[in-house]
Amino acid sequence: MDTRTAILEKNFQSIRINGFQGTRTDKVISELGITKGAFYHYFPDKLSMGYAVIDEILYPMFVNAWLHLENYEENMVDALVLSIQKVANTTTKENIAFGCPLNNLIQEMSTLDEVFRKKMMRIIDKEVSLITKAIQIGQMKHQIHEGVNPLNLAYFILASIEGSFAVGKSKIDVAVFQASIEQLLIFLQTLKRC
Amino acid sequence: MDTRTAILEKNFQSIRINGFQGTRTDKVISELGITKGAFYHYFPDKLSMGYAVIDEILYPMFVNAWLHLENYEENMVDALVLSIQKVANTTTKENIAFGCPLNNLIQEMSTLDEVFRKKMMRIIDKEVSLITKAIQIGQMKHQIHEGVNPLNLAYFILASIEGSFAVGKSKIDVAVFQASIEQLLIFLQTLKRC
DNA sequence: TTTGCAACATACCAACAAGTATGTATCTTT
DNA sequence: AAAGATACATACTTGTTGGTATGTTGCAAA
Repeated sequence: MDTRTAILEKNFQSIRINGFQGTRTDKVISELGITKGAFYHYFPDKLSMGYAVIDEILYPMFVNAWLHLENYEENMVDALVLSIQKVANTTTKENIAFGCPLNNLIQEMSTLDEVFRKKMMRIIDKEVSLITKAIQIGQMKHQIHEGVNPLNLAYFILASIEGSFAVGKSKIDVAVFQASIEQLLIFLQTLKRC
Repeated sequence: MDTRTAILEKNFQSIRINGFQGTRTDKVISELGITKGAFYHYFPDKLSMGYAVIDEILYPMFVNAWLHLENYEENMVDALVLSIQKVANTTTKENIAFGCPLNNLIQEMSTLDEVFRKKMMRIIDKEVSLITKAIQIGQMKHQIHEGVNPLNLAYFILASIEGSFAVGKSKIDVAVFQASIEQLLIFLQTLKRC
């Protein structure tokens, strides 16, 4: 792995644990066995490193989770359920304590730095867009009740997932996380038309 | 207002904006027109101030929102809906950018300080307990479908609310927050038995 | 082969920021 | 009214932390 990527990845790990403000660039660097020179060669300052973490790590991580919705052939509710289950399954008792890295950063940085907020909003917007389209297609195919508002439901799906991470994190208990996700899946099933 | 309460309230405001780590006790104190002596007279250190904010401000704030469920006579689904709407209505476009103060602190501090996490978990546990009991009573009164798991549904309700704050915060848009909450209320209606 | 630039390392600085040591005025108790 | 306790103010310390200035090595192009 090249140095720049190593710096990004290690800082991402630190951000998950300590937050962005709590992340000490010196400490992260020394853990990598390199020095300040390397860091400031690749990033003008700490903020820019944070921006790069969002654009280059978080964005693909979160958007990829919903990308396959675009070319799903069968029932769209099942497609959504599969995507959510995939997210849920990658969450183990080892990492539930860290919570959702996107939610963490949103809570911490949205009010402090507008660039941060916009970059994170861009991720949410892209996810919402993909989910909304999937719901609309499901409605066109008469798989999902016409009564549901695709956009609002998309927001709710994301909100429920983020929130499930939050309660799971507070209790350090994957079972709680999974139970909450399970309720979301039950709700989605009620939206099926046939 | 006595000095101790003033210190707590002002720090709570700062924590909402800057987080706990980002809160500068010096700055908060000078904004109050007092000095370090006052702060360290009432609190041994910064951490203890944070603990007091949770116990004395957040705990009552969040638990009170669900307390009236205990002596509600009519349909329990309606009682839950009312409680959620009350929370939603106190959230305006002025404060949506701050998000949910409990969620903020959970995300930031859970991995960093175990006392912090346990105190916040205590709030979640109390809320879950109140909501779970309400759902059980609703089931006993044949108002809510027997199929639903009271505990899991309680977690999901809290998760959805926390998550709705998160997406609303990322977009600084109460309409998004309310739309997400609305979906939760729609879901709750489907749980009614008659 | 020499010039130049990328990719780091080293040493240092200045601005915090939490916490402490100490002083003092007021209020309460005996 | 004397004595202690309460409720602060003032000044200082000390470790931290993001950032800078400068040096060095190695490779690649001309």
